[in-house]
Amino acid sequence: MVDADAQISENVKWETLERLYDNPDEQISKLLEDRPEEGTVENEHTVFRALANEDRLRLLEALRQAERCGCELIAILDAPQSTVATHLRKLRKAGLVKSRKSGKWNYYRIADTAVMDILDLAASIDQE
Amino acid sequence: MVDADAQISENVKWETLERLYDNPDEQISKLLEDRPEEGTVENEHTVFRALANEDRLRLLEALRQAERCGCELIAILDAPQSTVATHLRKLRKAGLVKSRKSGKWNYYRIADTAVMDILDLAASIDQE
DNA sequence: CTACCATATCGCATAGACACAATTCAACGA
DNA sequence: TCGTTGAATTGTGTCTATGCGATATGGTAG
Repeated sequence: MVDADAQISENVKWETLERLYDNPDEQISKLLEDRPEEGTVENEHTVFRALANEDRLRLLEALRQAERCGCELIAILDAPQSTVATHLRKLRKAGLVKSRKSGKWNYYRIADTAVMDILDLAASIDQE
Repeated sequence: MVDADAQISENVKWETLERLYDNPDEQISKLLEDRPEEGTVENEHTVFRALANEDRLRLLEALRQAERCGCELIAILDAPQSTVATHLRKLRKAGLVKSRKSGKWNYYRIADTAVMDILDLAASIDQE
């Protein structure tokens, strides 16, 4: 409980929670304990940052139909090569896309069906 | 085909695709046709932008356990009220969270089980 | 080995996201 | 009705992401 006290900064309006709960300290330390493991949020954060860009979403939509080489992806986005390459790197580092080199071409594909599931679920959410 | 030509800017290295395909025009217009519907990518984009922030991910992790009022969420993030409110607005506009007013308190909850599914899938992706 | 080509990386200018203080708004209680 | 309180909004300085030209890299063909 002393620990919980120490962790609570001036941001928290203590009186508010005191009014809300019978036993504020206990409740607060419970709130703080239930936090997800360190790695989880970080992992999700990387994935969602990679997904939070229209060009990259278009790349993934193109890749869900078939494996494609870099030059096709340039045509699909109609963007300069360096731009497309940067997007692909970000997707690869986030684990959303895998690549395979064959001769001087690089072929890209979606890394896992989980990626398509995420896209479908996101598309299904009603905004506002 | 004339249309396809018109849509292809100088970014695309035509010779590359010519070497890749027997019938480049047809292939390219096929690539451009297969694009997803307008709204889809935009919708996904809004959702992922809302998810691409550690604080907001922590809020969602907190809400998956229970509906919570604003002041509890301030305690969980340990951030100023205005910061938390801004995050919650973004989550609400993206359709990830719903809110309910009861007296002078506002209670927040996850809008749909799809949101939890998205979080789980994202956490399951192996990075790099 | 040389010329060429598909990609990857770097560097910088710009656009966008973020944190947070200050203010406004809305609902309750005295 | 007035003061108080939880929450929403606004304004601004700061930090991060993005686009893309320029350049580097690694493979291929001749």
